[in-house]
Amino acid sequence: MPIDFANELNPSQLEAVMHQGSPALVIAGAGSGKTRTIVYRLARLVQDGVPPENILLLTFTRKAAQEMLLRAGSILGRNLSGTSGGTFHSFAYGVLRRNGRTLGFETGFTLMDRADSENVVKEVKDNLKLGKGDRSYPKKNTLLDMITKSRNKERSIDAIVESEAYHLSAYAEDFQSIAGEYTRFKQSHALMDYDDLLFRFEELLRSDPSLLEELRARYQHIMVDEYQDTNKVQARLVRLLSGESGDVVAVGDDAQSIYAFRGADVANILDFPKIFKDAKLIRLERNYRSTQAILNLTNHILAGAHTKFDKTLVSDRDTGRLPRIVHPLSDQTQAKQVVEEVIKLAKKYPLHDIAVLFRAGYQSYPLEVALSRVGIRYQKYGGLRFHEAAHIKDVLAYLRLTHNPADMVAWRRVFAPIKGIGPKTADRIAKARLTADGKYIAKAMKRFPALRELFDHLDGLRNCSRPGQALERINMFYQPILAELYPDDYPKRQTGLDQLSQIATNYTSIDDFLADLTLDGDQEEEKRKEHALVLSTVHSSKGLEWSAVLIIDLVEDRFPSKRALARPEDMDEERRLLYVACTRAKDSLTMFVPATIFNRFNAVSEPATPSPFIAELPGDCAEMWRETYASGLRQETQHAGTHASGVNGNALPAEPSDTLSPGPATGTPKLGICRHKIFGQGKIIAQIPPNKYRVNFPGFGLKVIVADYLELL
DNA sequence: GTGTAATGCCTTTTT
DNA sequence: GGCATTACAC
Repeated sequence: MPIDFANELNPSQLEAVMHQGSPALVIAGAGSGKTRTIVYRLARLVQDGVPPENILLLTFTRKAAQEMLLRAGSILGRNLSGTSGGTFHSFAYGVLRRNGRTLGFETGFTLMDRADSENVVKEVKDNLKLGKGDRSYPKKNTLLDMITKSRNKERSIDAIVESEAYHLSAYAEDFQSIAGEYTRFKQSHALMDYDDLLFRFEELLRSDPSLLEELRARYQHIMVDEYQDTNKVQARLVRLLSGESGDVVAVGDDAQSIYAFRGADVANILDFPKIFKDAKLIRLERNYRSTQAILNLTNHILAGAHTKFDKTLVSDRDTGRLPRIVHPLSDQTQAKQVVEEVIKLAKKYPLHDIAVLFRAGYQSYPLEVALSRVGIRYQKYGGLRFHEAAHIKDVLAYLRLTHNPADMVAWRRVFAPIKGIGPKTADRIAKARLTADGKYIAKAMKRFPALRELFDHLDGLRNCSRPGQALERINMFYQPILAELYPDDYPKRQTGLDQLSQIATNYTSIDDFLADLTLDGDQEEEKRKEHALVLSTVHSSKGLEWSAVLIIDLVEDRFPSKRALARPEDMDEERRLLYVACTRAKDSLTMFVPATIFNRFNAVSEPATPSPFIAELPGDCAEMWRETYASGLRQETQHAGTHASGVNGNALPAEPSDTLSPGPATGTPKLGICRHKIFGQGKIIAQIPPNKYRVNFPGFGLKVIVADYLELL
């Protein structure tokens, strides 16, 4: 039975769904039925006779792709499994694996996750003898950050250091050489990191025209979701695959761009019509998700942006209840109040339809304790992942070695539990293994009997072709090691390993299994728990929606995160992040602004300033509640922020030239460098009316300083 | 070279 | 609560 598209969709959605044969850009506001549009277009293509295998659907997470294909399939009443769908990274991985030889990986390659990459960077740094004895030398995390930022943004390391970490400029040269060595290490050990997947994929397409032709012939219809969060390579990849006038539909929302930190470039959306010939522009502006009361607030948040968005969402729904801004006395009592609020909400909505959102993973810890205490089940998105746990990585190391004997990262791991073998000896043995230096190996096995067992074990594994079977054997071998390594909680870790074995049985290829774990984090997450409250970072909440949303820790330094504010533009990204958070809510939105924050650095509760995004909101768009010392909540009768007077929803200073120009503000030239008597030279991040500046001082961090004390340079 | 204990430092977001 | 470094004993 044919689908009645005109009846199921609004005119703009219909236009997007019916579009075919040339490039199109769909600007889809939050909650405007973006997913629905993609799903229906998939269904429409297939209904019109397009074979599913000619469609490529690129999304931000693999879960999103799977869900869309599933929905399209159920509308059509047929299976769309032939469709290629996934993230840029997973798609690239698949092609690279089939064509690795072209790039010089004769026997394939191993994909590294973040932790692996960091370890390699650290090793490279040590080998170069950099930073010896320097306590304040940048950590491996920072080192890798600089390297991947430089790659993703396609700017030199020097440029990155200068614009967003200039307090590290003394190390810029080191970064350069570490980056060079890192690249060589990866190549010589058949390793790839996330960035390599994209860049080497591009390299492959450019160096192998016949492969490119083949892919183009196959993927005649391409759809890209979350286009605002693509970076430069990704945009080039789309263009390579589709051609300038191919059938490519990009969907995105410039107001929801929240991945600039990893090189996402809003310019991709803005330039789409320039790059793709005769691109059609379609706008989806009607919001089907949130109540008007919620949208009023989110529109205010967006209005304060320095980069202007010509976007005012209008709801298709009732006015609804006003959002609430709650001021607990501390972040400890905040947890208690969130729990109480959740209990109230749970009478109206199922638990999995309620979410608590926060800027960074660690911010939910106090809440997690409080939830456990009262016995509310929860599931957490973002933050630490299943496969990042040490014991999981240990077990996977054995598996990796069966396919890539050059994988030094894995060798280190499997040697570590053997007493007497430290990093040096480990390296030596691994090298001897590679160069077939039998003498050294024999000597080593004599000295460390456990080594023979290990090698026998690894040899045994190479006969297993199925990952499930291999993991069974590994678990047996690893069992005693686990108990010794983690005496406190090894039973709990054991269940994690059992889960891993379970997941592994779904795979027939070890390579695929390993890659999927690093590319997609949690398979475990698939079985999304029914009846469990959702805790999520805002980033991980992208694309999702809940009836009730609670946002915590809306105070200066946490949201906006002080770590994120290296450049003036970053403030706007934090703002968009809050916009994304608020627009997740369908019916109920509650925001928490604790008066004090516990600082684990000195174990003291410190006073906190409300987030500027909250302080600037006009009083009529939210109810204000305050925790009293009697530990109850009291609603404030007067209008919201007294400090918001005169701000009118726009905290940023009137900068005449910028307010007029649409599109991204060009570098905000008026916010420059300044000097302070005590803190020295610093970079001005924002102006705070009437007479203050927010300044980033290297070594001292962000400060809000009265203009009189600053010397502008 | 390795293992252990003590110290000082910082804790964003994700493929 | 983790990470990197240092000091010290084997």
